[in-house]
Amino acid sequence: METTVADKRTTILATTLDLIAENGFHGTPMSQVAKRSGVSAGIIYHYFESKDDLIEALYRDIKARWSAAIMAGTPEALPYPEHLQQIWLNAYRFYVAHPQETVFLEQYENSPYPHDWSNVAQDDNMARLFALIQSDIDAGYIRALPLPVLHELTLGVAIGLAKHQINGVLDLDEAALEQTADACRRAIERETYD
Amino acid sequence: METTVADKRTTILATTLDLIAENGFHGTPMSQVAKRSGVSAGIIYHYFESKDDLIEALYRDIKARWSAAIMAGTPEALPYPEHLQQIWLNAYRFYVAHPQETVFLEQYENSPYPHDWSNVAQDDNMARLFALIQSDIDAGYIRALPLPVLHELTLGVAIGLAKHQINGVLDLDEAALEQTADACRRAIERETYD
DNA sequence: TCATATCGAATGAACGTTCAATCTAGAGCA
DNA sequence: TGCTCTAGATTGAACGTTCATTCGATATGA
Repeated sequence: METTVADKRTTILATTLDLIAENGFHGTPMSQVAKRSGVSAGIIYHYFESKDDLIEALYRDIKARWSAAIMAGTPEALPYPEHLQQIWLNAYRFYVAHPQETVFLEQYENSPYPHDWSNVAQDDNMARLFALIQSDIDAGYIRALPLPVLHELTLGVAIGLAKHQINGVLDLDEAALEQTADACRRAIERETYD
Repeated sequence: METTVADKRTTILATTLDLIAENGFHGTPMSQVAKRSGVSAGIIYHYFESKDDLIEALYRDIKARWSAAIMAGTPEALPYPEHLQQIWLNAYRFYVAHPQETVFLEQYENSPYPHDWSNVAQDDNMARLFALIQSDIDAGYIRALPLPVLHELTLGVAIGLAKHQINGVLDLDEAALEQTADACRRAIERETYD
């Protein structure tokens, strides 16, 4: 990488993502991150306190890009069923278009690393998402289920499917995709006769 | 552990599960497995070829107990909506009742370990599950979606919820549970007007 | 007596991290 | 412009530790 000074940190982060997505946290020695980034091992410690710090920084970085992606296109401007569909498809497409990020996120969130959920709560895009969901609950469109339940029935499904797609055991075309997004809507929607 | 000869292998597996659920694969040195099992480090290599082999054996063991648990109670004997509900609740309860196994499974399946899906296909209980689902599709009860999609919309949701419950950020009572199981059914069910 | 089980110290490789030395670019100045 | 000075950037060899695995010695039981 012939990148110049300012983005050396960025280069290191990108390389780390590459390597971890392929070999996992512990299959990714700092020495390899250095070599593949075209820098010395020592300099990494100029930008990051430790390997854990590097990984955590990468997690925050990806999570921020993810939340921006799922709330892209101002879904708030769309009416009820469509804005949820929009967000769901945004999420699914982010995962499929960013397999390395997806693999990394899943590995991180299922590892015994300490998670700091306070960051998530402070993310602006997450706040927009929560507000939108709350308004759909208040309007009686979707069921008043706990947030984690709503999440698993919708975005949780999206990442699960994306993982299958990344592993090559599944290939949804546009129609099947929208049908599945629809299935998620149906799972959380209030029935009119109820 | 004062267990006698025959189940020394079993003791090692159980200890490994304990430690990995708490500290992860790489926070669990063989020396610690040995000490906590009350055996020498060397003997582990009498029962397992390597650390990877030990972990894979543990995975297969847990997966077999899992598939037996979800197909417990002969769900085939129940009519359509109930047998799915039965299986879903079986899965959810297995996860919640076995947090260590759940954490291990998720860690393993999201790690870069090579997965051998051929084992899953040869599992009798899995075969029963697949047959049951196929018959529900043929009967027109549920949509003819690809298996991974059906999985994510149902059992995938169950494990996601169980993880939240294990982390203490969610506590579903019996009513909420059945409501959620119902939401999963609704997601994959064919609509009558269709 | 022999095969199997068990021990635990020893081995050697891999890894995260440190640090003294070197380089670089820009500011200050004449 | 040309020179010096300095702070930050960068290097990579070295350090100390941890860990998976080995193996010769010993115990056990049939």
